[in-house]
Amino acid sequence: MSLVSIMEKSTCSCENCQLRSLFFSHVSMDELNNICDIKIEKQYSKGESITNEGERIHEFLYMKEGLVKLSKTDIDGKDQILSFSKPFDFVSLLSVFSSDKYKYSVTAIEDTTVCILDLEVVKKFAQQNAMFTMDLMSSISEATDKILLDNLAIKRKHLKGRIAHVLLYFSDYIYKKDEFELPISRREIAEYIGMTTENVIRTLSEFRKDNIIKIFGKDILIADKKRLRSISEFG
Amino acid sequence: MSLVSIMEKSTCSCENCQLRSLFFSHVSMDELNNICDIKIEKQYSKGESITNEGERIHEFLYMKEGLVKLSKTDIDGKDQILSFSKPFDFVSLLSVFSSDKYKYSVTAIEDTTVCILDLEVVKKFAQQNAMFTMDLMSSISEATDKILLDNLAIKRKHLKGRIAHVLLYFSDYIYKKDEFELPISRREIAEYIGMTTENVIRTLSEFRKDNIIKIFGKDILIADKKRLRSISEFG
DNA sequence: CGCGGCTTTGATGTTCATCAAGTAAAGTGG
DNA sequence: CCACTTTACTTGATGAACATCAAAGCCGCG
Repeated sequence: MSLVSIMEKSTCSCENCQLRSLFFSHVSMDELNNICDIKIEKQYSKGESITNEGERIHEFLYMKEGLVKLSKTDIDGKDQILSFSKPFDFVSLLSVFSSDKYKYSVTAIEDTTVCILDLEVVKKFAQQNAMFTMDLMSSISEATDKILLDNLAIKRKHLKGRIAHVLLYFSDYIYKKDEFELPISRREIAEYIGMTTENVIRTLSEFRKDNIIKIFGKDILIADKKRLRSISEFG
Repeated sequence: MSLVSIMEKSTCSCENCQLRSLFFSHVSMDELNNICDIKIEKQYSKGESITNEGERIHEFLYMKEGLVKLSKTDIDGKDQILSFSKPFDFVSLLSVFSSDKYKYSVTAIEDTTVCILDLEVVKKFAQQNAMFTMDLMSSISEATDKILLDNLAIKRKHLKGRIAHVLLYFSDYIYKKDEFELPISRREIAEYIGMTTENVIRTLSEFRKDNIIKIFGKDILIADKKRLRSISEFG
């Protein structure tokens, strides 16, 4: 939070970047080097804001490492969390080709590295390289589809099912472990699932009493995943 | 519902089609004629299914006229409605470039005309025409963004606000009239806003008793739009 | 005509938000 | 570094919002 972000021109290492397959798979090495030259890598510490709802979009950016949340603030100042994203579920592109302003805020919930390209340059490039544009489109389409599906899944569940869903999301999808540190507060869980903070806490406590999970502050251990799954699917 | 769908090779009239601007604005007249030649127009009567969740995607399709719903059936057989779409908010493309199977079902809720192109042909075309692909991407991005925003808006409202939201949606956005025939059943409203059919009906009755709307079966007249707006925004 | 689906209303109970109050943890300024 | 302030977390009590169950009327359709 208090750490100063570090911005630096990266040494060009794009050709080995895992993200190449994301939408640079049909970009030649020459072209990639051109892109690489103008690329900036930027670090954000946990809690830092990456883009803000309403701000003008000047840059094309995608996550190299870390974890972020997508959120939107309503008139009363209350936040709603739309989704969480890790690299490959990149996300800051959401409005890039349909709006000139960000429709959502993106905030790091773990230390995050982002690659930044000038939007105009990328657009110009996209106009000349249809394969790149198609790969881009696939990625955007896949990412938003994931968000839509997730929101639908949450919508049809009750409080307990939603909490179970969130725990399984972080356990199965993000950390791939049964023990992990929750990267978000109880309030943020509430903002994500559309319930109150108090009820999020109550439900977590209930799961603890039923020996489904163990809680040490932000550290969560899933003790009975089978049961958690059945709660998530609702029964 | 019981009407037989009519499928016919259209006479080529694409050059005057209102939808040209959608993603054919950067397509030359020659290319457009090529597309036009392989295009099929298909009519669906109210209630007919256009695409089915889980089915393989063979075609690229977009709405020329009408109104459809996007929905998904969960394990218990319960439907959830994701959104409604009219031409320009086209929608069947949602999964087209990120999956080989439809993730949602599309059903006509008014008589609907759809233009159908072979997906492989469109993909090949997209690979050669980056501007077309970019226009396509903008359209997809805009359409899904609209769905996400709408779902977020509904999520933060209570029953009454959600019903008001739906009524205003059809009045302001779809029909641009204060009196209209609801194209969907009470149950479908419930499936859309994530509440029960009974409570949808109760709330509509309440609005009627408070002289906010008049109801004649499926015909709705909005008598006090100001009040409805304030309910939608919640107060 | 009768069946199934849609609509409507009422009664009842569950789920959840709200209010309140207190503890713990974490950031802030002198 | 300590007092101070704020933010996060937790639990309980209460009432409001909503789902569920039940029953009946309506309409279109085979």
